[in-house]
Amino acid sequence: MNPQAIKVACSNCNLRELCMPMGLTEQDLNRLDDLVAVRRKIKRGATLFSNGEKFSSLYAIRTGFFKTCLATEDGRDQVTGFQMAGEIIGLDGIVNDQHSCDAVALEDAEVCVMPFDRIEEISREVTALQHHVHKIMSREIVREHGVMLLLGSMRAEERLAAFLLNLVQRLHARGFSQSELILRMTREEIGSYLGLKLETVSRTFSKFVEDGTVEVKQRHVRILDTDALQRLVTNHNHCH
Amino acid sequence: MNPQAIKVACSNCNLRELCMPMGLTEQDLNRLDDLVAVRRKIKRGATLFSNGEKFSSLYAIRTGFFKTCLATEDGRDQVTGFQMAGEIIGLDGIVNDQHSCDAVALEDAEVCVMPFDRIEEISREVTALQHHVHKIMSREIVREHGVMLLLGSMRAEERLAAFLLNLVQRLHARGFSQSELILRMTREEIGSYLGLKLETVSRTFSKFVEDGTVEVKQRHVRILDTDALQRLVTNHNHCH
DNA sequence: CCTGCGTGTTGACCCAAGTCAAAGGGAATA
DNA sequence: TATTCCCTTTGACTTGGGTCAACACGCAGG
Repeated sequence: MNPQAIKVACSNCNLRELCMPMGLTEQDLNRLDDLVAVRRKIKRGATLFSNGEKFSSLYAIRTGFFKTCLATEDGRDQVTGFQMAGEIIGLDGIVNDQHSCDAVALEDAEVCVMPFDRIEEISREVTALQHHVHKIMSREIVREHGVMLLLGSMRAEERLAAFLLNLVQRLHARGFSQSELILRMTREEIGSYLGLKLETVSRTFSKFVEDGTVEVKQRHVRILDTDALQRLVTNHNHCH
Repeated sequence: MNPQAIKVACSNCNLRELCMPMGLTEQDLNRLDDLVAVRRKIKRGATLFSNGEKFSSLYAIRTGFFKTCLATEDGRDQVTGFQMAGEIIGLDGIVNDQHSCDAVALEDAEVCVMPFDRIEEISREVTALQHHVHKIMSREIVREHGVMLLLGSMRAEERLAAFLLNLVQRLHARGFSQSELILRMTREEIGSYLGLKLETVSRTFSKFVEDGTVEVKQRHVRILDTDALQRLVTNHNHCH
């Protein structure tokens, strides 16, 4: 089936409250339905866009899970984020009209393709959308501030605790469990995101298990003591 | 003198090409002059805005030098960036209608106050401004990706080299020397930004001096071998 | 069923950077 | 000119996490 043929409507999408501004008039809602040109399916392991590619659209994730990463010439890469349903990716491409990182699907995924010129056009008319776009970009900036804090000043345990709490919190906001989650990424990808080596990630998981803070079976994680994790993250004054 | 009384005009500001979109019509330019409500002077050490404060405006730096930092409850803080003339700060405040970090002047400074609702209003009419705002936010996102790479995967020497190169490059774009600069921040602030302790920053500077890569006299730094620094940053494959 | 490969775990060892402590240097104030 | 405060440098020691290496697990394909 030709993807162009899929008729798409934000107005009755169950993720609308995550992607879109709230409290719109009927008329504005209809206007917004023009935002999404088409949907696109991405197989696990495939890239949605990659570094250097021409930028034309933002993508709203409908289903699936992505990582974005920065590849350096010397073969290593830094994972800059993990994105799930209802989140927007591609914002990095706006400045230079080309993407500056790779977005890779960590499981089969589907995204709504929103041509950026159309976003700009409609935001000129629908104030709520304009403000929403600004908020989404600002949110990304603030999120990255948090990652900088993590990378700049936390120790391995604190980083992993913050990571797990952030993941469950976002999953919970999507109706999943507050305490159970399935990691879609490898230890190496977690490590890259947290500025740690995969062995350290593995060891830290083991430590949490010993402490009775979490249960880990492969990529299945169950959080037994959320407060303990929270304490690790907030009380990071090394108790001296 | 009441700051409200200063009449401000972007149209003949020498920093216009840094803050503002290019290639505007006469008419659009006039429209843009309504952007800046007022200018504000900030003494060295004073804060332009701080965490939790209500967000209302973005600020374009006219003169001076700022740091933005995230303070944690336990008394430490992570410097998230250093900003100089022509750069825009305050973007973090848009999401939650309140600032999420502190902006502190590292030398006496003056900023143009741009009420955000006015920015949104004018961008609805002046497409170039709309796009410009998007670019500025996207640029900040990309910059932070770079910092994440630095914090997540570089060693002390590489971090400091990247930091110095970034600073001179930005200063050079403002007409200053490519090889000489005066640091406006302490070793501790550099360390906080780079995820290092001040002693490590100091030692790394000393190492660069030994290697003949830079000259350091207090906060005055002269880069003797830009390529050596560049090689540190790009060839960070630990040669194994 | 076996085999192989990607992924994950664990151990032993090492090193870059953190910690603690002391002393030196500049700039501002009295 | 002396005093003070802050910033910076340097040394000695410690340590968290990286590195290297071996092995275990589980799924996919033959």
